[in-house]
Amino acid sequence: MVEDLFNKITELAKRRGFFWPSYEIYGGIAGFYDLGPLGAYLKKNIVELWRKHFVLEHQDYVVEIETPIVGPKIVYQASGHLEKFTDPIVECMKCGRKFRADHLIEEKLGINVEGLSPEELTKIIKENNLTCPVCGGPLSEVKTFNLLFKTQIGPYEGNLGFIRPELAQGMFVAFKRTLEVMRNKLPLGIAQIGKVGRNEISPRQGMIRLREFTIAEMEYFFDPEDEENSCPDYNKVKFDEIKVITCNDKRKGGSPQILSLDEAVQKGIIVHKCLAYWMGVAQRFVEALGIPKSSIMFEEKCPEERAHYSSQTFDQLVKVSRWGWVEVSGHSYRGSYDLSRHEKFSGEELEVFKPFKEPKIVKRKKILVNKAVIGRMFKEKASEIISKIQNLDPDEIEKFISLNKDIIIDNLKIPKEAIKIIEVEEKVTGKKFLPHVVEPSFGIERLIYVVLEYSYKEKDGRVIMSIPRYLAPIKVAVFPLNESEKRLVEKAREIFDILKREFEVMYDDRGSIGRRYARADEIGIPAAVTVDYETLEDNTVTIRDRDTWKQVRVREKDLVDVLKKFIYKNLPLEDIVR
RNA sequence: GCGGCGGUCGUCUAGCCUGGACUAGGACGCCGGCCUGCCAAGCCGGAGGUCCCGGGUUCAAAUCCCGGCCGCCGCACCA
Repeated sequence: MVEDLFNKITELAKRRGFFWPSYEIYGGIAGFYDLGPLGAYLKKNIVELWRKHFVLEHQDYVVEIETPIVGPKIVYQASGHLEKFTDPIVECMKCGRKFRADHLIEEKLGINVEGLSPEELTKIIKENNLTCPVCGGPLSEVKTFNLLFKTQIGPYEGNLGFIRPELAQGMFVAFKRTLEVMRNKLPLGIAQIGKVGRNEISPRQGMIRLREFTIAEMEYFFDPEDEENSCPDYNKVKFDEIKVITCNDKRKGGSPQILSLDEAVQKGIIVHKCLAYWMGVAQRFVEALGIPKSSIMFEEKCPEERAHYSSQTFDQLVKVSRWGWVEVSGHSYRGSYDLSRHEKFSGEELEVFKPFKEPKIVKRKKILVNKAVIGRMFKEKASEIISKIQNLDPDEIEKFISLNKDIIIDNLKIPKEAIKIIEVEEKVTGKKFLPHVVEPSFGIERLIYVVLEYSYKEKDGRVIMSIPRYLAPIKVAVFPLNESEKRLVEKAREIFDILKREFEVMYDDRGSIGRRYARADEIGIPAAVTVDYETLEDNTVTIRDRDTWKQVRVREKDLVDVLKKFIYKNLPLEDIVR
């Protein structure tokens, strides 16, 4: 650590109001941070930029929804979080190390203890006198630890609720209706921005690892068999280059490679082009936050590192001064896992019907049951038996018949003449299937931190936050050149009032003009408008560029227009006034 | 959760080892006044501190001891 940027950012953030630890007056609670006035604006701007890249640019097939933070138990049973997110843990009473109880038993005794309760695991450990594998000390009772925050819905204690650990389940649960509202068209991206909670064991690293944080995420639903239309804008990003390290490379100690997204898809490094597409969009978004491409990389997670729902995951990493590469987004191929689970747990059919361009004629074998024969033979049991026969596999039955074997149902012999296999032609107008899902998911607080870190500059012992202009929490500062000159102050306040309606603006007339520029630079205000004596004569003001310190003089009536071009179009001041 | 280091005005810190003269000092910031014709200028005045919290030792604790909380680092953990 040459210069500790993390400390500098943390100190600045507290002092000027970007962020600080929550519940400070009570000593703070690890893993929770407040956003201050500047942080709240910065977050809003980052979220808005995300929305622009992921939602607005894809408005024809991406929508945004909002779902609750608290969900009932069954949702997290379906999602697998309750089961997979809970670990049975034993602690060594001597050295304090913690172990997975099930792993420990399986390793030492070679028996499978999957699905046993903590009490049963404790019993096994006691009976076999298992001790700490590191120091040999005695082991505690088995406890479970689950990263889900638990709560209670309503006054009934049994009615458990959980705080969502990701946004995804909200979109999956609301998928059916959202699709209906969007007139049943695929592909469909359902985006959401919101808070999630994860009860981390020991959160640290400031804004990087929190117990409660904001995610901007999209579940992108598509037809895995429709290669052509699954990803309509793929061509726009396919030549974008990414730096990527695969799981294999990691295992072999290899290094990242640079290649285009399309090459990565062709070579099978990225399993699906839809996954690749949103990785491309994600990288462009991070670049727009002011992160140079050289500080961005994708890392494939190895199977043991992946979440239970994912068949391939890439993390997008950004290099930060203190911890090296830090994950800012996750890109998972979730397949149809989640929808199939919710189908099972809710009993709702979540399949999508997709009509073929032309109906297909399909030949199909069908079981024909002679109901008269069955009815006469089995009387009141007949209808049950008929439905059971019809649920059998026609090919199987055909085999039985050709082999002259008996068909037995519920211990009853079905006469062969009652069953006939015929081939029918059916008109199929479309297919039903569970869409597949790719998921880009961003942690917004981490983005706030990396934006600040990459904006941090020092010049002549002063701090300048070169936050990209369109992201800056406050866009314009307005100063009278001299606070003791009433006419200047009045004029400056007048201009402040006009600019207020268009931008986030700060008015400041305390101290010398240089000090005010410095204060503005430190919180990343890109433009400073100064009212001077010339203003009083000809209604012109100067605009100073935070980064170059150059000034241009513009007419007051052009001010809003010039500032808009400077801030939102990112043009140099000299070019705008020319 | 274990181990290491740390926690003092808004911020950064001095003091802690060696307990008492500490009414806890400084710098920057902040507020008020003067000054100020473009990059943290100067002068004057002011506000601001549960010395992280609790307990103990002592005549006496910011200072020593114990416990807790919080922060960072390492281990473990982190779908």
